[in-house]
Amino acid sequence: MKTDLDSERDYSQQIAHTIRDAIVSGDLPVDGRLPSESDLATRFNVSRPTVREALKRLAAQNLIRTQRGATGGAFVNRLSFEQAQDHMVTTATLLLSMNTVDFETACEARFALERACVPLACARRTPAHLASLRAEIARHGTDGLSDEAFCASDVAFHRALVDAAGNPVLSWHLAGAVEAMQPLMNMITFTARSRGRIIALHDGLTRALEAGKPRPALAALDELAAYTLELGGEIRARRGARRSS
Amino acid sequence: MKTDLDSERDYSQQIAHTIRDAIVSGDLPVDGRLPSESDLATRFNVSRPTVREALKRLAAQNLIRTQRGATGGAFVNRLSFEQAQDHMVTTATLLLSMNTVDFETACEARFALERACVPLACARRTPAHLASLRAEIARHGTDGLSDEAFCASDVAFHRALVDAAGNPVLSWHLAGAVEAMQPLMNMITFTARSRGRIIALHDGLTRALEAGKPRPALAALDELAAYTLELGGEIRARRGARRSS
DNA sequence: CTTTGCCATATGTCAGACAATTAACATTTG
DNA sequence: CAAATGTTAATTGTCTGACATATGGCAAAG
Repeated sequence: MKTDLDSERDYSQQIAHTIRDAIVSGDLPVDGRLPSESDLATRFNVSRPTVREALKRLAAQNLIRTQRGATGGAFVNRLSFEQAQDHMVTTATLLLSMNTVDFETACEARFALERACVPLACARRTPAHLASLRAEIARHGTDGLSDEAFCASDVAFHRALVDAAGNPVLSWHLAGAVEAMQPLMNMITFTARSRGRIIALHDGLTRALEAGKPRPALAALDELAAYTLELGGEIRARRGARRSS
Repeated sequence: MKTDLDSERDYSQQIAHTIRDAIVSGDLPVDGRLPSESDLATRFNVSRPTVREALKRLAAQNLIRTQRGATGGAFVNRLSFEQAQDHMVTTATLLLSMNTVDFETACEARFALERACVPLACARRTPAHLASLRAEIARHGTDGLSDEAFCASDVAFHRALVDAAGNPVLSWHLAGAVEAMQPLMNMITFTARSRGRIIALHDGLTRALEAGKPRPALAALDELAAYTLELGGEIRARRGARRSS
């Protein structure tokens, strides 16, 4: 591991980068212990606070965990899909909210990705998957649900759909795409009629998955995509009208 | 913004979390300036090093940038797709390498996702997209290329394919999936014959995109997926043999 | 043998200081 | 007057040394 730093630039950043590379390259094994903060400070020829800043940077990326006490220290984390998903969802949400992505673009991406899951889900869905799909349908069919709760349940349905494909890598990648849409969806007001239609489409999709028939499942998903776009178009129209008034 | 901290737990983490929430919720606007480190230290009733650790955590997530000098400080970053992609690629790579994901699973996910791009790419590909696809084909058709260089060019081809769909959200999500495969692909030894076949399939795919015909494009992609799996199967067989010897 | 208390080690936090950078202001000079 | 130059204040980056806190291991007491 390189321990000589380029002056002129942020030490803690360079140190974090060096250690990160060592982790990514497998030089530091999972669950391996890093040298103590004082050791690192000596090696890199900086003070302990500087080392600590570097370690905090790595901790923020879930690359290491720290433990106090006699046998404590900083340990290389086994990055779990779960941890990484949280991070991904935050990032995806921020990207959508800060970059003024059209509803259309985000929606297109999301449904295109979900389409990719359908054939796999048809082949692999287990009774447990079908049960959680049905549970979410029942939940967002409940009377008197707020729009926000309806959205949350909708998102859960879509995540269940993705999970039904039985591929953890796929689930991880799509979690961001699906969850990040929630703030955008929350701007939609769902009438009883539109809720009914969505639920009917979810139901049709679930039946097709149960039957293991990709063709009608894709058709249902496409219809859902078209309808979501339509609803999204309405909110944009309303917003445009409000702005121009 | 809450400024009272739960004792018993890591201050810098709590502070980072508090500020992060303020950013995500839009409470702190993009390009807005955070209070100075001393200010934050006073508000949260902690010392400046502690505040700094919190800020470094946020900086590691690209949520803020810092600037020295009289009008300096910490500013809320407009998260760009580009910055977020780097991060995503690192995370995706680590996930694959640390969680002993089968080559098959990763491969399936990647090609399923790429399939989702094909119809869009057929409709939207520009001459520039086609040119970069062709450029990569030419590059990995070069004689005497190392396996690693061949892989890198292959990855670049696939990224170009994704970009041809003309949806930045999609590109962002798939960058991780595509790039993270590279270390796995690097374990494959490509013979002249297998390279030839891959190039032929890339060529066919590019022609189909140019013609705007999704059907043959998907067929080419599926064939590519099957062939990649086959090559991956070989390396697994070899590895198994070596382990049992 | 078990429990208790001490100790060494490591991270978490603090206080105060100095260095380096930068923009704005004041001053000098042509 | 205008331009170049020096000064100052604010802010981040870094260092030093210290104390607080958590935790495993070890030794002594019961």
